[in-house]
Amino acid sequence: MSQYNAGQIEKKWQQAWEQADTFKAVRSDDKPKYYVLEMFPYPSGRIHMGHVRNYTMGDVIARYKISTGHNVLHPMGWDAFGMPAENAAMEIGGHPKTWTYDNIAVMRDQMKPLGLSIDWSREFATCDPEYYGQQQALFIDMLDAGLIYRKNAVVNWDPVDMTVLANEQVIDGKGWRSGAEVERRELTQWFFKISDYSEELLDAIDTLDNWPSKVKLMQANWIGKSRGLQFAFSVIDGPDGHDRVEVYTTRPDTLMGASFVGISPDHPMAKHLEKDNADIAAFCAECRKIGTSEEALEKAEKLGFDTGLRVRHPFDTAWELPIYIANFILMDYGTGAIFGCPAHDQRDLDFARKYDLPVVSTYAPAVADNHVMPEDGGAAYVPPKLEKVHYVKGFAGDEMQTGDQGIDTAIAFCEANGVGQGVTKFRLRDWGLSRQRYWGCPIPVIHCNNCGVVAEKKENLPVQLPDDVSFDIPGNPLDRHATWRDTDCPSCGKPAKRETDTMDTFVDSSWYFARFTAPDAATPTNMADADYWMNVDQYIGGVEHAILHLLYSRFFARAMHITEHLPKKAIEPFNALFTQGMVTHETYSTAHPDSNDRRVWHLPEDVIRSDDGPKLANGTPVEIGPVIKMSKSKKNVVDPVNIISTYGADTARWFVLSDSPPERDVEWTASGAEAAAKHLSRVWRIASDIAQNDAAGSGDDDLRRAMHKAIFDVTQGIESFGFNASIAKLYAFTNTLQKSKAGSAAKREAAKTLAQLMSPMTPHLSEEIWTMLGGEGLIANTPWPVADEAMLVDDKITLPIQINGKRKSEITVTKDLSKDEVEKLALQDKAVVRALDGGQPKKMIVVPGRIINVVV
RNA sequence: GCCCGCGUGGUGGAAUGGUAGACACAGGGGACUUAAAAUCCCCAGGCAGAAAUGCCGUGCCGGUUCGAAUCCGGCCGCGGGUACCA
Repeated sequence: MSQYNAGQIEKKWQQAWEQADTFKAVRSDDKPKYYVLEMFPYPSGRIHMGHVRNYTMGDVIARYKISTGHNVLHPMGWDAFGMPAENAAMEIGGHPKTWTYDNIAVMRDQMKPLGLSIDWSREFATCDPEYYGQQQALFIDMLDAGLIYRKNAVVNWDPVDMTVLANEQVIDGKGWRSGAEVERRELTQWFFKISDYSEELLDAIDTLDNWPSKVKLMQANWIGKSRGLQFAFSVIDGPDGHDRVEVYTTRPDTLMGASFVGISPDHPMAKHLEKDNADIAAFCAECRKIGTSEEALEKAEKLGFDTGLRVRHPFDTAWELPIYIANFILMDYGTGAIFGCPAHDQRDLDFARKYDLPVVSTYAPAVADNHVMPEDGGAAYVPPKLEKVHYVKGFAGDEMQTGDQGIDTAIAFCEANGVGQGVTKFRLRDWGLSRQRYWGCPIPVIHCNNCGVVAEKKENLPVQLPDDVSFDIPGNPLDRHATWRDTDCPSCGKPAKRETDTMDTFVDSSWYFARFTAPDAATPTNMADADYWMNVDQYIGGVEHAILHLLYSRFFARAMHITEHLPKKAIEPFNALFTQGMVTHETYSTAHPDSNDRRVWHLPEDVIRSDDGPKLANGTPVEIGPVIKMSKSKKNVVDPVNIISTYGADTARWFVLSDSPPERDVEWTASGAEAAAKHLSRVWRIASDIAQNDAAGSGDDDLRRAMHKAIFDVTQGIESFGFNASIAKLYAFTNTLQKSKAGSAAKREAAKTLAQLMSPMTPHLSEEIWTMLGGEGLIANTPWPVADEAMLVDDKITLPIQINGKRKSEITVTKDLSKDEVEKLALQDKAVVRALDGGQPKKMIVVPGRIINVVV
């Protein structure tokens, strides 16, 4: 007898699908459409298990939806611009374009053997001029619509490499390559006005019914709507033009506990002061070395510098507060200035203790307990805003109020007394899209001495990246590419210069889903196609994109609607979102030759396990680090190609879907793939036996019941993204089928159903079995089996009996036995009789069909 | 720091207010075999016990409930995001 040969059958069926155009997405009115999309990959060089997991999940949905009668759109593309291509060019030479397209070719070749139901005719890369040219057209339309503007913003500047660094390239305040201390530098940059849509993006979260609530919560917190008071302190003898400091606070109820005013080192007043004061200049320079990331700013030691200036408290002109320049205050949020109330904010309290500033509580716990007040050395008192507290220095006398009420009272009081006004602010900042890099979509504008900033004419799009660039000198090669940079003004025709900044790669990924609906259109989208295929019915990707990518896409869809590139219904482009867990792996590192703090990372395949610990081939001992998301930079990646070539794609697919629930992280371990392969061979063997035998048997009806139960359970698993649960049920049904003594006809029917139920996960094996058992046509086009409800119900059920909430026994009763009868039977159970010991139960809980609990 | 998750046997996990450990992996025992591989069958949370059975048990502490892995409060640990990694 022959054997299961994955390599042979997988190639055969992939060809069959291709010949039949099985996965080509077609518009037609006779079927409902279904658009399933997985977040497209960055072409890093090789596919990894995270890709296999992500795309297999999408494939299960896509294949299932085809078999339930949908026109399915399931495309694939490449998020192809970005820093790694430039880094590779600098490190190993070559050109980012070559590196990227080579990587794409390799990864496509690695992906195709997975047998994914992708319509490859729609494939594109974001670095294709056909794609980014349309993105430039979108930019021009959005600029015209007033959705884009320019302003100054800070970047990380490496003074040695003379280049702008990404946040991840700043390590402990130093440039990753040069090791130089990073400075903050201001540049004029392009911005999307996403903050104009703060309220709408926040409110619309409520309409995203099929998004995970954790993602919705993260987005809501990120947008960060807050209500507060904005007012000005008057500065005593303030320098020219700085006689007031505008502050914003979300806790105006603590105003009577204010102790200092803090301003950002980037605040105009700080900049004014540092001009004439070397100490202030030195302090601000020190602050600017922290870099631009919120994380670095917040984690840095909180430092302040007393400017010597004082402000008057708005409600007590004799009360003076010092102005500190403080390194933890962000110029981008609120007004870049705050007042600190140490009693009710731990950060302010730490600051006050460090600089010996007063601590005054404005409220205390409602019920006097053992709470140590902050003025007596306790921690800052920060109760939830909905908890009632006792205001001792509030704005409504000696009262018990919640924090929220206290804030309302404070705002009303301040407004009535002419001290500022209540305002609503959002944390969300405008989206800066300028990048001082080569490998991105050129921003299609021209700087003209006559006309100012002018958009390129659409007929001149795409503004193509020049190929003749080199990366031997740090910085953006576009800046020094004279023949590319120098051009004529589209408006007046005089000599002018191109913008040399390129776009943030988040722009590329903010509309690719729309482009897939008409990838060859001469305009960014084609309305008829967008109208038919949008929205994405199921979007699948990593939770690491919960905020930025998804929020930017939501904004971009609105902007594309305003500029008439998407229909109204598509302003929320993703009807359902599923965030898969990440594939994680241990990390392996050895000490860096130059520095004890830095590590050199190693691939799992380069680490040899031995009795005296893990080492490299040359014997260097390896330190095992934490289990984290597989990433190229930490090298903790596993190559799925080996698994596919050894066991076949179906095994790899089956393995990544089994065991771990899809939303949870899965730690990759080498064991398990073999087990999956064994199971698939077993299924093949069982089917092959059934195909060759023809005999009567017994228990046909039991097998049919098990089959219908399996149809029901597996379908439910797929519908609810419980692929691991579906697979567990498939194991169980396979065991039942193998042990069944039923006749050939019933077994054949069961095995064909098994093949169908497995087909979204193991499509090649399923086609093979389907054909082996005489199934007609491709299983990929065969309608999904439907469970017969009548076969699902058992007439007898087993009820557990608890005594005081602990399971002690069980009884089997007919399904519709009355509650009284169940109670009677339960009281005769010997465990219950023993527990009662002749007495009466205190209480009896009978939940029909569920459980019996006897309280004794 | 802040925001969001997660934590269950040796391992991956099941159970989302109602029988904790389904289904697998690794392990142990057995059948088949000259032998091995493959395959098939059985065992398997911990402690005690010959067994029946009893007690303990879902990161830790406390609460709500007839009943909590599940809900609430407080900790601890790990992971993701933190606006120029994608």
